[in-house]
Amino acid sequence: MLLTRGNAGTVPSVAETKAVGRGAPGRARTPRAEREQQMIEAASALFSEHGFGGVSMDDIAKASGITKPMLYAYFDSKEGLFSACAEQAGEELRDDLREVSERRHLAADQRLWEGIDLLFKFVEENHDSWLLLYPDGALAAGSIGSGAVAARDETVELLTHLFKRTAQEQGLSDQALAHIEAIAHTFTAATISAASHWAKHADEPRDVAALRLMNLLWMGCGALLEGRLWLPEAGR
Amino acid sequence: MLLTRGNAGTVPSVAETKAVGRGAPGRARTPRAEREQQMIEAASALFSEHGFGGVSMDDIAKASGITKPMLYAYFDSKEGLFSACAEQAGEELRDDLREVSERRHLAADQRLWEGIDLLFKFVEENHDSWLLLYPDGALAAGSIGSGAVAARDETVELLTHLFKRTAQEQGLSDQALAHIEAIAHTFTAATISAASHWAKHADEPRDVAALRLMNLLWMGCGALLEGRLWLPEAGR
Amino acid sequence: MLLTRGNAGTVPSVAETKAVGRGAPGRARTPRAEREQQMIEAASALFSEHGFGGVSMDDIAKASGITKPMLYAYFDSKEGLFSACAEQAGEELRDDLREVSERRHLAADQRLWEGIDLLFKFVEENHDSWLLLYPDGALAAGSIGSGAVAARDETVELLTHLFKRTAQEQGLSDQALAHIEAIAHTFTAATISAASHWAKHADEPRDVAALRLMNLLWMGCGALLEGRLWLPEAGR
Amino acid sequence: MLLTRGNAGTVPSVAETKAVGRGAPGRARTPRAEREQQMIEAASALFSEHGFGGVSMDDIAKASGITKPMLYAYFDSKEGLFSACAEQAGEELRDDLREVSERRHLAADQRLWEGIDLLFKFVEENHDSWLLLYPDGALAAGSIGSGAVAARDETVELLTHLFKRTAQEQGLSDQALAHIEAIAHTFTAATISAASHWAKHADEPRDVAALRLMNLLWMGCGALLEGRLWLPEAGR
DNA sequence: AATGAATGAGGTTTCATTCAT
DNA sequence: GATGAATGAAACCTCATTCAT
Repeated sequence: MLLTRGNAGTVPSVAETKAVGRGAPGRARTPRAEREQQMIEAASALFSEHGFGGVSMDDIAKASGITKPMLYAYFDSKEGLFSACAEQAGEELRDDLREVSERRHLAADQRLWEGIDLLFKFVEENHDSWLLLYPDGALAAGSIGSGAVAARDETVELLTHLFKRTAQEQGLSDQALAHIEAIAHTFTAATISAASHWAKHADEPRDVAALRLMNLLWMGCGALLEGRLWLPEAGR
Repeated sequence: MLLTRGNAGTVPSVAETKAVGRGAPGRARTPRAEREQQMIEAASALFSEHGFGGVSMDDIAKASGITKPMLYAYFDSKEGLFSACAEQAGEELRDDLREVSERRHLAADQRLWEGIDLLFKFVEENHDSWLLLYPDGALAAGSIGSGAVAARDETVELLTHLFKRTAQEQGLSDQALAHIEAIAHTFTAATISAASHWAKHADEPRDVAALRLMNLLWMGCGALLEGRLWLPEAGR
Repeated sequence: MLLTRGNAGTVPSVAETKAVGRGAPGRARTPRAEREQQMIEAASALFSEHGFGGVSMDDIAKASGITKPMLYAYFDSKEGLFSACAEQAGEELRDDLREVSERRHLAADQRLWEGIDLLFKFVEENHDSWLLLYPDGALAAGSIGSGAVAARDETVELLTHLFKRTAQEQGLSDQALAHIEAIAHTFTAATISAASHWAKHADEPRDVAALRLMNLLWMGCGALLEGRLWLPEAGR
Repeated sequence: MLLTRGNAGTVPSVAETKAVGRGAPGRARTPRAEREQQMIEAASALFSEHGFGGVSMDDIAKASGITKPMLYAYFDSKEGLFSACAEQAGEELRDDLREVSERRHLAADQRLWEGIDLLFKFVEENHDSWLLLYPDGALAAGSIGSGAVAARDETVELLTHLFKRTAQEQGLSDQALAHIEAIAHTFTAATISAASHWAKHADEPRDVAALRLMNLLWMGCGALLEGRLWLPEAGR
């Protein structure tokens, strides 16, 4: 779907002898880990740019220089391959988020800020990986097969967890505590959306965007923390 | 093919019974508007449940009891059909949002609340339509062709507009005003996500979810309004 | 296929009320001949530009402002309609050719010249009609259904006839006479091709192209006439 | 679709017998070149008989006993496949024509004759290939996609070239030289038409038809060569 | 006489997946 | 372990043609 068209059958030529021929007639016999990495890299690049549905296994095979049967041998299915890509894409981010969540000595606001800062930095430095996980800032994209959402969801969960910890340690009112789960979810959505938006229309320094988000979230929390509450007027 | 061309009705040949007696003896000759509605309804139901990519024109034809050529005659393409569905799905919501945005006599907080309340009500009463527009809470799902995003985007724009108006009339600090656009975008994402989340895990009354969101947003605004600002500590 | 796409079903509008509404509620009731002409004109224009296969009955209906069932009522089939167009396209040309063929008082060369001149003039003045009959200078275009070739073939026959008459009256040698049919056919092909070629790359005055063709044909004849004959050398 | 996606080979389900035992127990795993040839042969036969538009990829798949995806894997598109057929169809003829064009030691008339002879022989021996290239003696058939005309046009060009060479070396008058291009084109049309006509109504030996054409062309040239010129009478 | 609505059949193309070697 | 060859299934879309009004 991507690059096809144009190499018809008119000129069979020598055809397709990639970077093989190493003296011995037998094929490369590359160790598993290495092959796997080749595939994931090629696939990730394509998935990032064109989305899950916009890439065919043929495209990936061509781009990675590895044949389709190999792709299936290693990853079972297109979804499996995407899963592996997603897994790898956010690995570092997830590790870092996990770690931040557990830094007990940090003040709640500092921890929240570190998490947000972390995420924006990740988006900046790993734009491709980010796009792979959240194309168009979507929290979830229906088009992806059930098995493949794991990695994405884990990031969501970690963020949510971070927000929850922050809120809890902050000593929210009982009223507010009851809502933690939902609040965390909403904050997560806001965060992902803000990060994606910044990445797409990067017209301001990263810090500014990150700090603005921090303020929105923190102030929202802060108010609730202090027990202030907005309520609709009676008439309504 | 191979010589077939042109002998359509002349030689009835074999097999002439098939889609003839189907329960009702003949559903033909329905006026355009009505058929259109039938198609949109069938298509919307399917799109809501399976997403754009998960439904084929054949599926829709089968479900609506109308043949594919009719679908194309009325909507030109799958995207066109989806557009029409999306158009119709949020029509009422968009009208209402537009109207709320313009209610000049309302206090800012009241207006914001009305908008949020409106949206949650819509999600409750038109779950299918909502899913059609925001499958899984996605802000945008890359898989949809360019022409079809109009209706969805219009809702986003209207929400954003509502937030912007609210913020502006509130007299935000200059600092904050500069960020309005981005803040509105983030709020929109939070709102859509919160609404979708509530719809999916409806374990609490609608008002509670809506009010919680209102508070998060309003408090965030409020703090900024008063010029309070969170800043990271020096060291970092 | 031609103009479609873009008038989807979103805005049903008042729709398609062409130039009807004449006070009385009943439709136009245009006399048969007139309607027929409307159809043929619209169809011819399209066929000329896009070829038989490049035009759909829908296109024609849209362009002529007459509904498809009418097209079928008048012409039975797409082929029938094309036939009618072809018939009309070359009517004048055929009449003229017929007349030239019968001008007994003319010298053979003059008659030939008049025929050729006639044809080039026709091509110049009725480019569309010519293209309808001989797209790309083809003697016959396989894509056209069997029933539709009549009009085109008639032109070929008339031209062939003209050449035959010319040859016969010229008093060709017996040897040559035996070949008349084939010669005429070849001349016809040369003529049609030359005319089309000139029409497409009109980089010289019409007379020049016509005269060149005349010379090629006449000189070829002339030599045979005088009994001169080229024969391969023995060895071959 | 609708959930179908993804269960390809896991559940063999019903119907698993079909294209299995077909005479030969398994035609699979044929090397590329051979398969390619199979396809081209089957396709050529069909294209020859029914024309480009009269054959569907399904027809070809069925006739060649190879599935459609293979056709596309090897030739990219229907046009690509036709191109390959056309390419192969006239390969030998084109080579021969090229060679004849360059035989410097030959007298002009001998060269012309060899070319014509060659072509008629080709038409006789490869009737199918000829029909593929020139269905109904057409110089060009609009119905063929742009990319596919190459092979056909090359033959035309080679013939034209042959005529041009012949004319130039013959020392035509300046007047005539100016017309070479157009003359060559007309001669080409005459030649193709004559060959096709002979092939269709083969009621005379090949040599006779070829020789007649040779004479027509050569005599036409000859006259011009000697400066003789036909001009319409004054009165016009 | 005229039309809007309707359709069966087929077209090209693409994809995820798996044999047979 | 690795591959070229192969495929069933389905996708979107279009067309010539006709029925019911």
